[in-house]
Amino acid sequence: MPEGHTLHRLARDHHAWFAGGKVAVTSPQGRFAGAGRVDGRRVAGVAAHGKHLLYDMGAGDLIHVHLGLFGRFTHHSPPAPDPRETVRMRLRSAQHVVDLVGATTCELITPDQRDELVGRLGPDPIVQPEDPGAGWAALQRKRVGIGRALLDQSVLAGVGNVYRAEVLFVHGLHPEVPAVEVQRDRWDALWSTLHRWMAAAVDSRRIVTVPPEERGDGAVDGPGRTRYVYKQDRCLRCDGPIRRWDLAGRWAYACETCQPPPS
DNA sequence: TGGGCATGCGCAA
DNA sequence: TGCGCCTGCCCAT
Repeated sequence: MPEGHTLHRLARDHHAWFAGGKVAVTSPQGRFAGAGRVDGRRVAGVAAHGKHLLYDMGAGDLIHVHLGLFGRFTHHSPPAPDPRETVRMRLRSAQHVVDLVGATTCELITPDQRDELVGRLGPDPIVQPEDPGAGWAALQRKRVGIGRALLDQSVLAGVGNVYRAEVLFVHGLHPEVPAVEVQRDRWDALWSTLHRWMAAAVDSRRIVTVPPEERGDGAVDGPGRTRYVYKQDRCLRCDGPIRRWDLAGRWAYACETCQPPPS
């Protein structure tokens, strides 16, 4: 379930589990060709940038993982079971074993390639809460709706379909409002919301955008509604219908009463 | 058993 | 703009 908070949580956990120690790196499936090269190395550190995960394996080698839509890690405490045939990469230390399946990318890259990758990405609201300006500058060059711009990782890094739908609802913006028509103060507010939600989700591992007082059951961690529009039928605020439509290949969600479409 | 679906992205036209 | 790819899970048959 990979939006940016998932990757930052993985980076935190994997750094805690593996950094500073030697790690066995294997590819049971065989499709991570670089595994043998870094097998047995000491892990210098693990970091996330947007939806990308980077393991510094020293000696100018980094493992670059991008989960795509289906990728996921599973964690085992030794003794770990034999890996499934689909495990692209297994990392193993004395205390921890993680298996990666389904990732779009799992490869070795150099520090230069890492810098190029990070350079292509916009600012990450989780790690740069005080800097909405860079994202704003990129937004001014986009001739698309704000909904498409939010999924453009060169504008800002880490937002996926759920946060897009939810943050546009909270700020009353229809996804098809042209990006260049979004006022700066609104952008800054949107950025602040994204930071608050995503930083909290790094800890909780859950995307929750509806505060307890609006959730219906009043419980901080109760089973009540956790999203305003994403995969919802009725608007939590006005009870109007939630519209779902294909926006450039991804589902968009909006309450067109609370988020008036552009004229 | 098979189809559809999912919080993503790169590429060919 | 549409398609292909990566995998697991759930539901209908």
